[in-house]
Amino acid sequence: MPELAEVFFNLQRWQSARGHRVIEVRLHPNSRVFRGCSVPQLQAQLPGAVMQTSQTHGKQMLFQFSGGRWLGIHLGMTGELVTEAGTYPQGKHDHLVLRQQARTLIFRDPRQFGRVRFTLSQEAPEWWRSLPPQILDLTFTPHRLAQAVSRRKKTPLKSFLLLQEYFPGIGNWMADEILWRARLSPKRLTGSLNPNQIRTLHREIQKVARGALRFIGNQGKDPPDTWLFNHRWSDGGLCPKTKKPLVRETIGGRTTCWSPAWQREPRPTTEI
DNA sequence: TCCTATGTTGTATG
DNA sequence: ACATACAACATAGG
Repeated sequence: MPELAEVFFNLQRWQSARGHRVIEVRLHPNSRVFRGCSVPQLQAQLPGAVMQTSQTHGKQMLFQFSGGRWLGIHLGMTGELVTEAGTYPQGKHDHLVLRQQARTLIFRDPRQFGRVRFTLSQEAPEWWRSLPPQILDLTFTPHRLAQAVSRRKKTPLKSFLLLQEYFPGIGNWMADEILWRARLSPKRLTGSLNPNQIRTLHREIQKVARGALRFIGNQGKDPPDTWLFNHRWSDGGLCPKTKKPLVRETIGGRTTCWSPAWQREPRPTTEI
């Protein structure tokens, strides 16, 4: 479920907790989601802490609590945040449960690819401060994209867009949506892009991110049928542009949906 | 039973 | 040192 906009949507699900105190922590201490995290410290420090702010950065979430307590959450592949009124019994996949006076906050993740971090410090934790610029940040420019391209010339566009060090928040469906709109084959190597195509790619990255945040992030509903989004999930879908069958195949180790008649291969270089 | 899944990371290889 | 490819992680659902 969670890419840029879904992560933002999940963050909102804990919105009502802000300004309120945690009175009890329940967790599955041996869950994989706590890898690299001190469970005893988390258990000792969160009770009594008031949630003050919450924010997302790409697929990362950070919750600031009183007293310099920071809770980081990554949803992985199947993670979600849930709020239930009053008390709520801890379920099998509810790895972290924070009870407040009027509500219970739940981090649920069946596959445990998600991750919880806890930091005690005045400043935001180092891992958060060193995240790359967001793709909707003013500093994410076509020039920066061109720099990334020059470092990853032999990477297929599909794999390239999934690199979080350059495109925090882009995931499998966003990458397919961006390439479909930019009319670029996911199999192309980044080194085959001309300057104009790099500008197009930059523009579509930002348009998909903005649109996803508007529809999914804020309204919690799917994008319109003019997007690839609603046609990509199973075999038999038709390209909204060409009305021809979409192709689903593994590219760069991930299932990729694309429209071969619409998304161009590089123009063959002239034989010598 | 077998295959798939909106993600990241460690490891091997070039 | 850097770029690239891929198995592994744990679980549910078709």
